Amino acid sequence: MTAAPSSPRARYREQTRADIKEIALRQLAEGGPEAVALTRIAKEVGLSGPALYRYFSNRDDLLTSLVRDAYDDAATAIGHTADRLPDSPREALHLLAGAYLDWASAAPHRYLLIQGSPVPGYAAPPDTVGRARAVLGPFVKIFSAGELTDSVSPLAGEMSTWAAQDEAVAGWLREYADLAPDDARAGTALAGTVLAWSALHGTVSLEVSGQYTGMGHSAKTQLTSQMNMLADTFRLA
Amino acid sequence: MTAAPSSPRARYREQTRADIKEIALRQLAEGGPEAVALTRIAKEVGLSGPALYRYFSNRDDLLTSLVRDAYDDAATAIGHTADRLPDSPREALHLLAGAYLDWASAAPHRYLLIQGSPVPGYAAPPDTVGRARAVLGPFVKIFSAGELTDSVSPLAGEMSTWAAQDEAVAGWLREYADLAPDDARAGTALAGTVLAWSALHGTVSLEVSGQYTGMGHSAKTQLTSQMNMLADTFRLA
DNA sequence: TGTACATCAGTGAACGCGCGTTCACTGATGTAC
DNA sequence: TGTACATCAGTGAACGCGCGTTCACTGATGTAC
Repeated sequence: MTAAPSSPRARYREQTRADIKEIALRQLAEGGPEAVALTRIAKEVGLSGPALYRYFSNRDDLLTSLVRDAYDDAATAIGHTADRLPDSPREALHLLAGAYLDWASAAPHRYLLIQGSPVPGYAAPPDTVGRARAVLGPFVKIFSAGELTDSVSPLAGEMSTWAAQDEAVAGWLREYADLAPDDARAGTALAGTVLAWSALHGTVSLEVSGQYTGMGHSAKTQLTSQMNMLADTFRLA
Repeated sequence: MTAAPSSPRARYREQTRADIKEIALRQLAEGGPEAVALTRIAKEVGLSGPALYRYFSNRDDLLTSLVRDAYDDAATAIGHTADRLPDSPREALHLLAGAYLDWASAAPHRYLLIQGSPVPGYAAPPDTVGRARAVLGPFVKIFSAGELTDSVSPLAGEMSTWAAQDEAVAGWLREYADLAPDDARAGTALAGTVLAWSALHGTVSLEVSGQYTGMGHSAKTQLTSQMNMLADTFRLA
């Protein structure tokens, strides 16, 4: 990830920071964000409590670091899949959705940290919006090849108005799908993306929260159905 | 809700229990489940801490009470809509989905309590599964009038296997849609229901967690699109 | 209707716990000349 | 290469806080005869 620091001291520092985050992630996995406790991290990593303040200025700072890492990690995972997508947008959609589900299933606690209920008392840093968009970017490209049908046209309408007004979104459209904000396909692309996001989140979060336990179906099958429906609606080839 | 108790003492007791729950709900709304604290509740209700143990045997018991109430309340709200549905299954689906969204938006914290990330350290009582099914029951009926199409047939297949094996589900199908578990429509009905549930949860939870803040669309429009897609896929009239 | 007793609501003191965070400090590592 | 100084990692003691929960108790309300 980060470029290897030059001096030994800096390298050691990086290592300790990583150790701390690793234990914090384990606590996150075991008891949710509230269970991330500096006191216990210190004990596990073999330091005394106050020593952690050399590495993170406080608890929120540590949480923020975990949030950023999770977004970046998700974006990287999706990005890897996005780099080698087949020509068929329909197949591409299924592959992307699968990558999303796989990432979330492999690290449920990290998924819930960035996409679950907001952590009380914790305010996510403003740059998370940009990071979230990096995860969804590849979907924009796919749906820009879609066709607008009646079922989703009101949503697409709202979306294209948004694109015309919000510069950050315009940049996003340009970066991932080479679309101008006033392009007719912009609304379609955004509508498809937000629908895909919502479908993914619905399935993944119910699965990851254990709500599907005891039910006779796999999240994978369900996700396939949902992506089929989207591909049908947007007439993806 | 509960039948008015006879004796004055019992009535007073019911009232105090209700007061406690009301304050607990406010704390839930303000800081999530972790913020529900007996000590502070006692202070607000004008009692000393230990007095609460006359009303709830411990903190988990209070939380469980809130969970049950939330399910029942949701089921009642959905039930009211379900009682006067139009003949068209397509319109009925939109109305039900709207009722679901409305309930969740009106009480986001209660929605997250029963459908959000699991509360660490808290185990939901076993009867919540049944209560959750009461909320989704009306959807089963709607989709039992649906047609099975390619996009969702693998999911419906898994679902009908499940119905054949799980007696509780068989009972559920019978109660809400008058279907035998080996009826060909059982898989269709269940597949539609779980897809609707997932779509609802995706939209509602992203909305309720504030993830749509700053985006140029309404959850309502998005939900309409999703229900349109479902109605199309299941060929609802 | 009055009395004796049982039940129940509520209190104050106290418990142990883990938490985030500050502070003054020591000793090791790096840097400049 | 050696010395003087600055920087940095880490420590132990201590802080105040809010929490859930137990305990022995008091006083009010209900019940049986």
